[in-house]
Amino acid sequence: MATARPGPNLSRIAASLGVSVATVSNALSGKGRVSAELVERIRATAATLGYVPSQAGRALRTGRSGVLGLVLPDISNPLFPQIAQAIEHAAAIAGYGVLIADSRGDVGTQTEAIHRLVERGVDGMVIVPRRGTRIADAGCPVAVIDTPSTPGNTVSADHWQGGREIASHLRNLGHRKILLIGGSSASSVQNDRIGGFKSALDATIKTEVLWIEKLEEQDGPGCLLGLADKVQQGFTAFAAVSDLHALRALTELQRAGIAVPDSASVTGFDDLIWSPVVTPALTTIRMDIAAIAEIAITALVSAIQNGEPIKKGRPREASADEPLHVNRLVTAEKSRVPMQLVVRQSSGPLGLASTNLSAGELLT
Amino acid sequence: MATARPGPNLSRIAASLGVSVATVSNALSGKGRVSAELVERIRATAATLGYVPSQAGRALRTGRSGVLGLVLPDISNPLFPQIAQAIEHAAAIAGYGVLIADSRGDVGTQTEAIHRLVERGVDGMVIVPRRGTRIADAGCPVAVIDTPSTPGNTVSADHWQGGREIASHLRNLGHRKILLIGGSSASSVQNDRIGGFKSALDATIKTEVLWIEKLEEQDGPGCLLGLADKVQQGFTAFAAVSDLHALRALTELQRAGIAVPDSASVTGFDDLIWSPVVTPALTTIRMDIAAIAEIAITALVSAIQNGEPIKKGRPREASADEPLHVNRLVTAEKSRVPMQLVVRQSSGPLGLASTNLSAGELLT
DNA sequence: GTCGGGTGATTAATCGTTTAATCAAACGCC
DNA sequence: GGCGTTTGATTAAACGATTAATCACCCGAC
Repeated sequence: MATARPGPNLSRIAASLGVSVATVSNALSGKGRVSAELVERIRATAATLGYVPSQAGRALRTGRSGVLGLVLPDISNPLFPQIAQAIEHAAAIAGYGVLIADSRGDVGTQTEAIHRLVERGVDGMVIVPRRGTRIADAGCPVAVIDTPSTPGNTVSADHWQGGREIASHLRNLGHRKILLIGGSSASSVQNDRIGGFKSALDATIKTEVLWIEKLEEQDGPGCLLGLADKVQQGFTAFAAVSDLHALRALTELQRAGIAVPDSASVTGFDDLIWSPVVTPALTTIRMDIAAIAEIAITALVSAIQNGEPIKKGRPREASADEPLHVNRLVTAEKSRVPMQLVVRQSSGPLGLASTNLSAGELLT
Repeated sequence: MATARPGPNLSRIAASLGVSVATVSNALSGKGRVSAELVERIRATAATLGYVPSQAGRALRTGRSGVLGLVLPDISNPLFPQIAQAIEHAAAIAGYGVLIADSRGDVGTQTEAIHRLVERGVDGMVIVPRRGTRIADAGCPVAVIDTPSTPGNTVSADHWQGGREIASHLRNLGHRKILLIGGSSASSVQNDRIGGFKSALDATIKTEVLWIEKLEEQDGPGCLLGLADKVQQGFTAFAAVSDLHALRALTELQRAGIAVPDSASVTGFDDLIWSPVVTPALTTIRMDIAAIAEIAITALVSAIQNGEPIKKGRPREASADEPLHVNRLVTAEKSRVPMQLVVRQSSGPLGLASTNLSAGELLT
């Protein structure tokens, strides 16, 4: 239902005060010219009647629904809650509602989801794209949150810098042989993180990348990563591009009897919910999702308000010179938000144990 | 914007075919009387013109927005992605969109969030309540997902039965002294799980409940749970009411050098994303969220379609005999969906190691 | 030949809001 | 006092879809 049922509407207020609906509308929106005294009276009766403006009526007239769409690549991504929460909050402050759409990991479904949102009349949408997908024409302003290196990206965390931060951290702790653990080599976010990581290190430090997805193709999902072997080979630090992988590494190492951080350091990315409570608590990198969401929403809203020609009704022929489906990729002034290192217990200096490892390395 | 911009609307189609808008509307909705041949022609031109019905126009006329609200207690809950995904999917199939609202853990915010949804004109809403909150009058059909023991619950997993399942599992493995690990004693879900757990055991099995929230009030967030001591006291199994707590227990035990599952078993609840990939993989209980979502949405949609008197415009006086804010708590035929035990590696038979533990117990 | 019934389409009203255009009255100014 | 301007409010026309009521027409029946 559009509002409360026989819902107090503008005309009810108008009738009860003996004025016209237009005056009531003007008074409540503060737009036209209404005497201060009348504005006050209208406000009061609106309040006592429990007036709630009908979004449907407003949307129909203004051509704006006041709703934004949020398209997510894979809702089961553990980072999603934070993103959704931040977007919802930022949107609510800006006076917008948030309609969710799940791509379910599939690119086709993503296009379909976008279409559903358009059908529902969203004013704009925030898309967290699936692995370098091209965004289908949406016909409305679109803010993309991915990585700064993605063309069309509106705003995102500076994954590259995040990678540098964690690399410096491990370098300063004395680690010289580091295993990077990634999920899928197709993820631009993960590649950015790894790229940044490597860029912060000089030739004296050896790195290797382990792609879990590739490994699981052989050994099946949930297989061991073989980290104990890696320790034998002299790796003293394991830097995962996600806390999920870090957790996997941490438990695997612990199970193998390798003490963390005494014998090996483990770091993650994203500061997911479990990171502070596992033992040892995970050293990780946090993105300022609230800031990202706010920037994205602000850019989106401003694009909606400025850009849109308000859709003047042109009932006759659509003039052929204007494109039917404009896809406005919104840009923001600040497109990369720095990530913040969170040092906890899972990373530590290359200590006494490292001698063992050197020995192990010799054995190999 | 409501649809694509100068958006093809009913009148455009009507004009291009030389018929009336009403006929077009009838043809597309299949309601009035239109000749089969004309229906076909209208369908065709609607397709070629790329017609997308304006939800705003429809909502205004019918009083139905085609949107459901999803109210969550705390969006950062790791279970949220699954719920949101399932609800969104079920709603999409039923032809509804999903508007999210986050309570941010606060009860006041929850009422406020509900109000925002009502303002946006949702046809109904799904609420996952915060710790036994009373649902504020929403003025529209409401489906509640909590626990079967909560009054007003529409549908949910059978947490009690889930507790029984995991208890039997541990009993059959030979465990006789089990520590239950909960987060907050105020959570009805957790209490149901614990209640069910205990109900499946006889007096020969000793249990104790550890509430993390209470512990953290003393020792600060992220503190150790003191599980090594518990092992010393003879506990051989740790059953957490959430995988998050199970993970915390698992890593703490591993860090303390206690092998899982050889020296102690650990089980969780909910089958969260990391459960299959940690080492050892977590034994847990999974709820059939897809089924729950479908039942909730079905019940909600049927309440919307049957119950609502369609809001006949009554522009004059609201008849005093009908309540202004009816809060329809929707009920479903099947209100409790069974949970399913997922046995992995973190739980095992009480083996050789238990003798150590008996010894440890003697020491205490 | 006219009347009744069915068919296929149109007319027109309506949902609630916004907003350009209009209008009446009051006011200032020469 | 007449004229232009400002102020404060009203009128009326949209927005796009739905739907009850109406209408024209054809066909068979009495």
